[in-house]
Amino acid sequence: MSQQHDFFERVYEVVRKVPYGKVTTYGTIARFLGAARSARTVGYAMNAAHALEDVPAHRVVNRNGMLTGKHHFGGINTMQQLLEAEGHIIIGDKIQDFDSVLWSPNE
DNA sequence: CGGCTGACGTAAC
DNA sequence: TGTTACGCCAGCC
Repeated sequence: MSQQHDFFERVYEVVRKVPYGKVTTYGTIARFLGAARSARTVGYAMNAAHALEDVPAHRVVNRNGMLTGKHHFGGINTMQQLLEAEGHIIIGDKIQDFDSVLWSPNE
């Protein structure tokens, strides 16, 4: 595999690996890519990722499990509905039992 | 080349 | 416990 991937593409690759029913955080992805302080940049990359159907951006939330980027899905409830469809419980724009559904790109 | 922005994170109050 | 301020890094104007 070519490692010529851009920072954005690297983020996409990780997000694409997120299994069904699981979620991850921007900081986790950033740290996995070696840019622990670039969590913001990861979120910025996701802004362009939502255009790609291959990237389940709805499975990426902030460190608190909050759906901070839900308004970027076109609909305010789009992200929440997608997560609920995967079996997640969303209350107050926050994923319940977030620690149990959290997935790490390590495996 | 310089400055602004942003789907975050951590620290401080 | 909730809110505010700052830092960090990559992309874009």
